[in-house]
Amino acid sequence: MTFDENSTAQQVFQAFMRFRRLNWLNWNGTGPKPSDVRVLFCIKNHEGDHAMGMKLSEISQCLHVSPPTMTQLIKDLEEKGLVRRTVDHSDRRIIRIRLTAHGEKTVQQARETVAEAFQGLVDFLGEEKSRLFSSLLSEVVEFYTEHQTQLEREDH
Amino acid sequence: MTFDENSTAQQVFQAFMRFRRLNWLNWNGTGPKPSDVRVLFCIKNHEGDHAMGMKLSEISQCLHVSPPTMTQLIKDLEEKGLVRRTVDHSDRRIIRIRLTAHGEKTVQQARETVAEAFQGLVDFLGEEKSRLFSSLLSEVVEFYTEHQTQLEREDH
DNA sequence: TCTATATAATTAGTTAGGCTAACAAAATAT
DNA sequence: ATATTTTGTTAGCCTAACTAATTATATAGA
Repeated sequence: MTFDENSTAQQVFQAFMRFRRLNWLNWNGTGPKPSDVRVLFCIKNHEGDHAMGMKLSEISQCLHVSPPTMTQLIKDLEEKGLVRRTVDHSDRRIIRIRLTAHGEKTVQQARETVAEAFQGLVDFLGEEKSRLFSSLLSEVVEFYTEHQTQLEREDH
Repeated sequence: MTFDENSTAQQVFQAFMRFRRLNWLNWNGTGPKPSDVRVLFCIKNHEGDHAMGMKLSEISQCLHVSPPTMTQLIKDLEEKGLVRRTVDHSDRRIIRIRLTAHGEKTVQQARETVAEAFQGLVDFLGEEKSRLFSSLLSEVVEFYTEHQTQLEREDH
């Protein structure tokens, strides 16, 4: 079988295996968790077009997680004082999420940390390879997005 | 800040964000879990140089997880009849792990599934790009391996 | 030979990061 | 007015790890 013979597919697979355990958000085990950071980034990045704050469901879609997952994440961030929840004026079902001042500061710090780390990677790889890598990775994502296996959970 | 200005670092970061949720082992929610598959592959790949079976700790090192984690994984696989545990003759502390016939068959099937999926990816990207991608990904892993942040857990 | 130290694996408890099913409240459609 | 849809929540569950402490065994040192 070609998978055994140091084929390209096998090489890519091995590269994936090595990649999967990387702590690429540079989390040190304290402070905002990686998932916190992703939520905060998402909110921050959409402040321009969501003056009233993003809907909870919009954030869940943005990060490709389910609404209940996002409910829990936002609850935790609210308890930490990083976000504020408000009910939308025109539709009381909708919960809008905004950063607090503390959240703004946390995002800023996280951004600097992440920017620094990724700049380090770009410096290591070089500009050209980094762009190439990013582009290839996007193609990989494209492939899997089109071929993603649907989870079949066992009946309960 | 350059991270905001569609810089290369930001592009790589965004590519990572999109990549992280991919189900690249093509798990459909039933059958051996992704972690099971990785353990089985590890055992299978080392059968040549570990006639008596790999030590539990060797598998944990191979997959970069802690021994207690591997203890639990092996326990589960043993219960499922996929592996067999034996005490080493020359050192009774050592537990050696081998595939059962059922485990062999499961590995074979998993390999075929994974091989097919990765071949699909290689076909999609093309041979040259796939090799390039694999090589770049290995460089990325190299970077992070050298710059990995150590987790600082809070004192209990 | 005996004691101290090191090693390999295990147990228990915990955390991070998800998911689904069911439900409640609100909005919209009929 | 009732039925249906939408938005978010709650509860329970799963996967995939980690650490601290412990036990059994092997090795080192006196």
